[in-house]
Amino acid sequence: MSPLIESFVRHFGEMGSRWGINRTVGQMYAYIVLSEEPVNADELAAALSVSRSNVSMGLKELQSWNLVRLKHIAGDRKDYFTAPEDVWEIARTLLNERRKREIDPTLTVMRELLMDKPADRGERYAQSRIEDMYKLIEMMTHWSDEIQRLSPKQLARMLKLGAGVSKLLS
Amino acid sequence: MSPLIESFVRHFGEMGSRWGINRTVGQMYAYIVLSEEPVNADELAAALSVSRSNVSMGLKELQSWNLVRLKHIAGDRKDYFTAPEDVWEIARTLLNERRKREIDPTLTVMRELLMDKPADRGERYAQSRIEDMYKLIEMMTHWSDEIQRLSPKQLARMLKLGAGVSKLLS
DNA sequence: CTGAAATTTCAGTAATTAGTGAAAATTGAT
DNA sequence: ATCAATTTTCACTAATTACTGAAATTTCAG
Repeated sequence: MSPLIESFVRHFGEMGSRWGINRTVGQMYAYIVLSEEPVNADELAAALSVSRSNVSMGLKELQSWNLVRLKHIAGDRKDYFTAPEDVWEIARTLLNERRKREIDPTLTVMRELLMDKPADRGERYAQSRIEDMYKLIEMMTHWSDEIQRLSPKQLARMLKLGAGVSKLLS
Repeated sequence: MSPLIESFVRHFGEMGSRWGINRTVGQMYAYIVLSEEPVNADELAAALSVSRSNVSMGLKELQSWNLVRLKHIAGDRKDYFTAPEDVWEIARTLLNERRKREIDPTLTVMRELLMDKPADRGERYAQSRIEDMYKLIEMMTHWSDEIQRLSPKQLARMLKLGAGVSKLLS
């Protein structure tokens, strides 16, 4: 593996482990993203000095996150994988998957807790805080849904605009 | 601890552990956020059935994230802690701290890698992908900076607007 | 200053999570 | 249908991360 690619892969391994993702899976994905050609499991195992079975589990995880696309190559029985070429798409997928796994269940729990009759002052206060959070999160997710309907160009335009929206809003 | 509060605290413990944060720290913060009155370490240890020393470490971590505020109560030598009452502020702090710890170092690594002369086709491709990511991340962080200059009201207005921006943009 | 109350540190242990190799299951060309 | 290539599973081990209790340190009222 070239030093340039190795540095990047290393860094993403570290980063991954600060999130829920483990080091190896982070490295695997970094490697796949930087590869022009589809990558197979043996190549990953060799490049990252990791067991074949570990790679198999990692690929399963990446697939469950929809971060990777299975590709077959004519005359080769191995499974090959690629990442989407559009980084926006990767970011969008990441957002959506995290939302499905983390935000939605949290909103459900909160909604249920807000249905309960508060038993005392402490619970009344707790509910008011939960409600604040609920509203904030709901707003943000609703907004993120809407935003995804924008074309990449519009998105880029919006991001560049930044605080400029405030002017538009008034 | 009342069942309502306990459910919330439990859930946030689980959630925390999917992020970099460990279960106990997640629970501690949930408990503090839901408490109207400032909370001290002994109360946390008792409420969460966790050792006093573990609480001490957890509080240190929450302080390093700027998520809690130390508060002294007259005639009491203990340290008391609160969370900001504004959930927006909590969200903002979280964003900024994650950025400082994860995004900024990543951008630095990427910037360095983009300076290197590519040695071959593979490196040239890798650099082009790194550049794409770099631009995307830079755009998003720049936008998030700008957005923080908006007042809570403007922010809420923008979030409600959602995809409506596209109309404004054209 | 003194010393009791409070907090922090840290070495040791417990719990959790990650990784491996061997074996089982699946796949697909012949 | 067969069988070699490939992928997956899983029990076990390794590595990492979290937690505890005892001891050290800090804090502050008197």
